[in-house]
Amino acid sequence: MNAAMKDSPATQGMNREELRLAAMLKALGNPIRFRMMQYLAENRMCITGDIVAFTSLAQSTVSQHLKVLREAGLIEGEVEGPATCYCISAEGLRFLKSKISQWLPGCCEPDSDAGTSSCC
Amino acid sequence: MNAAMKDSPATQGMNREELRLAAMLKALGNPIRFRMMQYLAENRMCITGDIVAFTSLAQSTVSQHLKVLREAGLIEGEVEGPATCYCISAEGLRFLKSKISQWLPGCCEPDSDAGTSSCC
DNA sequence: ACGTAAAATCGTAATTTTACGATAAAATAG
DNA sequence: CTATTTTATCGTAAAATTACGATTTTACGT
Repeated sequence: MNAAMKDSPATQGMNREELRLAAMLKALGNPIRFRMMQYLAENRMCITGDIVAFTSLAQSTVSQHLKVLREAGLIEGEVEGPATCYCISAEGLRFLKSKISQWLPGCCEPDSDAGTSSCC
Repeated sequence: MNAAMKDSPATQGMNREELRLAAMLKALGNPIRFRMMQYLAENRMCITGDIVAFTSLAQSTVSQHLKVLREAGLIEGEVEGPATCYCISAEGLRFLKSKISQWLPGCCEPDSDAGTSSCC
């Protein structure tokens, strides 16, 4: 599936916001990208090279992962001389947290019998 | 990556809860599984066959997707006669929402200049 | 025990993702 | 202008995911 999460049998009937949320979840579903986000959050901002050193992956691979995160709206990059400076997208992260907190309302109530909740 | 999200270069340095969160995000990163969750939430509970009809995928494919969601702790299945009845895991969803809301604290503040936030 | 219904698992093909090296592009320094 | 530094993009191989049909398992009627 492309980062744009274009229309397909799987995405039929999803509105724009749901599609964006799904794209974010897909981007974060990769543990390397998940950790990149954490690293970026801890360091506030950094350039590609910092993340390459952190992950010990090839530079081209890191660049691809950064692209996925960027296209999902989770990070923002800004050319800073020859380098590119990345940081968490506050708007994106707010969107993610907001949508997740509202997602599937009324499904989080603890079951009467704690532990193994019987659904039937 | 397996549903168990076993240790690998990518998951080094992640604790158990982070691994569980990452596994959930990975499971939800697939738009079909994302929609299955929504369908399940709307219908409160249903059997595999209902979801097969909803998705118009092969029964074996749906069964695989359900397994991924189950192993991520997002749904629960219970044998009910010859069928299996599935429902959202309240505990799992609570875990997801809780962890996401706490994730990367301090990264959601709106930037001084709304819109294009400059990170450098 | 036999047949039916529903779901899980198996084996495998098609697609997608991930990763890498090589190359190209952009900015700066000399 | 040339060399250097940093990153992005391209082409491609390896790995993982997704999907399907066929088979097996499980539970229930008769």
